[in-house]
Order: sequence, then C-alpha cells, then structure tokens
Amino acid sequence: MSWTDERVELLKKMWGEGQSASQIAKELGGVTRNAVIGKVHRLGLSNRAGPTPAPATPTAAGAAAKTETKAKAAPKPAEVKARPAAKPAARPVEEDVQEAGDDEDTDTRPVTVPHTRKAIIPAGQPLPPQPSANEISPEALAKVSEIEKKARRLTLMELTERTCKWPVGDPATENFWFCGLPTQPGKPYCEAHVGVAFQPMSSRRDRKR
DNA sequence: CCCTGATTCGC
DNA sequence: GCGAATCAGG
Repeated sequence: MSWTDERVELLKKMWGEGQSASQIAKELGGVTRNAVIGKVHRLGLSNRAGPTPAPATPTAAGAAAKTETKAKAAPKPAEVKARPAAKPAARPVEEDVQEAGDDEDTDTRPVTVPHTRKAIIPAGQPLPPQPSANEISPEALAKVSEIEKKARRLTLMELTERTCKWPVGDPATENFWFCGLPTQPGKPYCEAHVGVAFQPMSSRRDRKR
C-alpha cells in the first residue's frame, strides 16, 4: 500500500480528530501504526498540541546545527484541541462530604437528565444490543450486575479491541459508560457480558415462561 | 499485559 | 519517502 492522496487525507483527518495511530492504521488498512506515525512525522503534523511556543530551545543553541527551518509559520487554526477528555462530571461520589453545616442536601448533584431522553445512540460503531427485559437466565443477570461494579467504566474513545464493549446506563446521561473489562478471546464482551449477549438458540427456545 | 507516540536507520 | 525495530513511557 502506498500513501495516496486519499489515504493521506484520511490520515490527516483522523489524526486531527485525536485518533490514535493504531486506530488510523486499522482504518486505512495495509499499514501498521508505525507506518502511520512515521508518516505523521514526515508530514510534520506530529505535535497535536497547539503551536507550543518552545522556541527557547537551549540545546539547539550551539551544538546541533540542525537548521530545523521547516517551520513555515504553519498557520494551523484548525488545530483544534481535540482532547478526548472524559470529564469526570458524573462521579458517583461516595465520600461523606463533611462540609460546614449545610447538611440539607443543597442538591449538588452532577446533572439532571433532560427529561426528554430519546434513547440517543452515540453515533458510531455497532453497539451491542441491550438485554432489555428479555429472557436471560437470572444467574447471568446476577453475574452482570456484580461485575458492573468492577467495570472500568470506559468512555467510547477508550474502548479497544480487547475491552468489553457492553454499554451501561443511558447514553443521554452523564452516567453512561462501557464495561471495559478484558474481553473474552474473540468476543467483544467480557465473560459476564458474553453470557447475556450470546444466548444459545436452544436455551432461548426452551425457555418457557 | 495492554496501550500510546517518538526516533532511528536500512532500504 | 517508507516503515520495522526500538525506545520511552502510561
């Protein structure tokens, strides 16, 4: 594979969006993350952080006469600070806040759900189906509610191929996350969630209610 | 262990 | 220019 205009464009786009080199590599296909990183550097769009005014390069003073003069004033206004930033806004907060007086819960809760929540799915990848009030073995359900306490509570961006992609909570709420525990080899979910995600055809049928 | 980007250097 | 190997970290 070679770096065609299209591929380079996609690379720039994704890199600009804060995607990781490996993700970009997978998207492009035919290249490794190393190739992507290498290209990124050659393109000179490495530091995703704004034009960090690091002119005071003490080292560049005498020694290395590496005339790094490729800085064409790179006017990159579009260099948005696309930091993933997973705001910890809605943290359960289970600590006994011993504030001076004011014990009368002043309603300092994170955020209230916009009453009009229309099950909005966070754009993107194939999200696993919620088990809803289906017919799932109570054992499995119990197992799930158990592990959800241990879940890593990852954000969409933090998911990788080896993190459980089981969604928890309401996507329209701050209180939404993905399990994130280690996936079962070959599966998109962790052991517990595989249990409720993949119901054996037979058991489904046999389940008489 | 999983992952991240950065650098080097033979091709 | 390219990217595997390697480095340096989280």
